[in-house]
Amino acid sequence: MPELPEVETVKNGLAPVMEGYVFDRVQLNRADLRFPFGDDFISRVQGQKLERLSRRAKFMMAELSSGDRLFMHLGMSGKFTIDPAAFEKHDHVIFEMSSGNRVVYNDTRRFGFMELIKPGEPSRLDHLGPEPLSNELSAPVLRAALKGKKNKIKAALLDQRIIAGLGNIYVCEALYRAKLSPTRASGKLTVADTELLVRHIKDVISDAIKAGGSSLKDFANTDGELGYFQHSFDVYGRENEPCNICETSIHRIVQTGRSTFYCKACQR
DNA sequence: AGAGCTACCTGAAGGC
DNA sequence: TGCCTTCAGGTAGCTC
Repeated sequence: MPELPEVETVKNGLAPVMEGYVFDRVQLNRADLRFPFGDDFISRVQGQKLERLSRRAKFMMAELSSGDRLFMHLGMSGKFTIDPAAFEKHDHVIFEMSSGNRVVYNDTRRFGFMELIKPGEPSRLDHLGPEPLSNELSAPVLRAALKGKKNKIKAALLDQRIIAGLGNIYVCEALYRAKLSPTRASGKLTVADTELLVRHIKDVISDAIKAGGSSLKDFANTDGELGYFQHSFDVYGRENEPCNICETSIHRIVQTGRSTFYCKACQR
């Protein structure tokens, strides 16, 4: 279920027990998540030092001392726990770090994956669009990326090549804040629309990261579980509840197979 | 080429 | 109680 803010929070929670430490032992409880781990996964990770842990879009990236990069994606249901008290169903990967901590990856639906990439090798990150919080995302950049597109703005914002890291929740929330209907043609946004949208995308993402950090308190709850925290959403999951601005009932429609929540009165 | 559909997988919730 | 359907915050790969 994680989008960019959740992945950022997980990365910040894992860094203190992983960054600068060696993978003393790697345990795989099955041969694959979404993709097979590969026969050499354990031998390429075990004994390596994790030099740096970072995030790009919804991916976490661990740079190993060998030069390999370990990409980790949480899919829909992936979560990490540090030093869990007991073994849980769907605990698929266990990293024993030289920090003395056990880092456990649990993923019910197994849409997540881990993948090792050699230096210079192509990866799934190669075609990602700009990070929402970076200066690379600006109104002119978004406008250029949307130029000539025939789809709806909701679908365009979920396209990781346009902006990297937005998911269903934060696209709904950003469109609400920008007062733009999710059914608008993406290629026809005005300059003013695009400026508003970019500003609210950045705001909603940075608000969520702040909320994650503060509500998780040192980025881990009492069970050491990372990746879930409570948000208050204006529209997401609020079908038939009143709009916080005008009290009109929040509407739910399905676009490209996913739920979209919006206020028909406020969003035009 | 681009847009949209389906697949992948498990579990929770709701209707009957 | 159980059975069935629908839904879930992800991306990849197929079809048209």
